[in-house]
Formats: sequence, structure tokens, C-alpha cells
Amino acid sequence: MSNKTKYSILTAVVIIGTYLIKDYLIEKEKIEVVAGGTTVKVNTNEYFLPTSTTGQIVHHEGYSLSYSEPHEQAEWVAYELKKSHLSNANFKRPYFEIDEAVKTGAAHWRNYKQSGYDRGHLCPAGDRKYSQAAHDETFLTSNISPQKHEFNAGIWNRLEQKTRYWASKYDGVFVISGGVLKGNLKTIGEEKVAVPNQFYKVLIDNNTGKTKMIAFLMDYQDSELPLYKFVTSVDTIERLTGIDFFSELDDAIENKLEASSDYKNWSF
DNA sequence: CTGGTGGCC
DNA sequence: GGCCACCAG
Repeated sequence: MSNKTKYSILTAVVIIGTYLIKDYLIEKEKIEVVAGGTTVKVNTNEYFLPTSTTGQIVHHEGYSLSYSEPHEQAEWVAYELKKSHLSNANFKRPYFEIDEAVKTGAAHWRNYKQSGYDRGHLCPAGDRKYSQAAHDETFLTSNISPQKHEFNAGIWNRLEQKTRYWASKYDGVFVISGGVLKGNLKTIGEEKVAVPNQFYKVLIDNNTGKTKMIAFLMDYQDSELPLYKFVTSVDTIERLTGIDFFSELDDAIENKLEASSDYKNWSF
């Protein structure tokens, strides 16, 4: 066998071997998520879906949600905000549509009309500006919750902008947002859409090496206080909502991170 | 960025 | 009922 032939075989082995190992490593990162009777395979770096207390998880291209029929809104909306998603595009805002993927029937936007409350996005339109389709997909009524305008355009908006800042700084974050749907809540519209008294947002950064998370809990009204004043532990959000976050993580890591209200690893 | 509303067709 | 033009924080 000539040296040239040996070299060719060696090269082929290295290329094929690298390809196989790469496939194996990617496979190791994947997990099975069973939701709504459907089994989907996702990458853990892309998907940290919480549990559903309502039994109705809906997947869209740009985000997933758990719909609470009694409250006529999502108990959580979850999505990854990648650095590459950030965009300055300026799309025209479409009209809200009923989410036909919600089998129990999502609320009509008319419930919000003249109610005194904003149709507050849970997955913000500003986080899905990488395409017109992704942007427009956030205008489903399964993705909104009644919010006072001063809150929505105020501190909630500031938190969303800070989230985009972190997505850029930390090369992507995974985001879960929602209202706290507990107790006797005021309702609006014929379909009695519940008006949450508190809203939460939970973030995890699993991309910059050392996993870190942070949680925010806010009352329904605007505030001039700095955002870090609203930091709480993920455990607190879990106790309030009954939702289990980040169960994909190793239990020891999950327990430690979720008990912490420390925000020193997050740059404000 | 976050949104709403009056009024015309 | 859908849509445009305009307005607010």
C-alpha cells in the first residue's frame, strides 16, 4: 500500500470519526419532552419548558405556552431568546387572532376592548423580530394578559428590555413569563378573562458556561424602583403558581439555583 | 419600545 | 368588522 493510499484512508477515518462523535455529542444533549400527548425531541439548551398545571401545552414556532381555560390566558409562555433573534426591524402590528391551537378555545381580543386594560404580550413582539411571521405569531390571544397600561409600558417594558440586553450579553437566555393566576381575580369581557394581580418572569442562562437563573415578581402597577428590587427566588414563583421550573436540570443544581435570590451574576 | 381609539369604508 | 391615521407613556 502506498503512503498516499494510507494517508487517504487515515484522512477518511478522521473525517468519519469526527462526524460520528459530533453526532453522538449532539444526541447526548437532547432529551425527550412529552407534552400534550406528543413526543418531541428538543435540545436542552433551547428548551426548558415548565410543567403545566392545566394539562394544555401548546407549541408554536416561536414560543410555547400552557393555557388556563378558567382564566382565559396562559399560565406561562416560554421561549428562547437567542442573541441572533435580536433585531431592529420595524414590523407593522397586526390584529390579534384567536389561537386555534388552544383546544378549549382561546379568548377573543374583544374582551379587552374598552376594558381599561392593555393586551399585554407575555412573549413580547420585540423578542420575535427575526421575521415577520415570528413577530405576527405573538399576536395570538393565548399570548396576552390584561395589564394596566402604566405597568405594561412602564416597569414590565423595562424588564423586557433588560432581558434583551441580557440575551445579547450572555449569548441568549431562556425566558418564562406569566401572570399569577391564583385567588379570586377580577375579570374583563364576556369570557371573563382574569386580571392577574402579579406577574413573574424567570430567566435561565445555560450558554455562558456556568448555569445561572433569576426570577422577578411584580405587582400589577408601575413602579419607579430599580429592577433588582423585584428579584426573588424561583422557589417563590413555584410556590405562588404551582409550576415546576427547570426540572431538566440535575436536582442538586436545580435546588441550589432555585432557592437563591442572588443577582450578583446578572449585570444590571 | 409598550400600547389604545375614533371614524371611515 | 376590518382597517387607517393618529395619539400616549
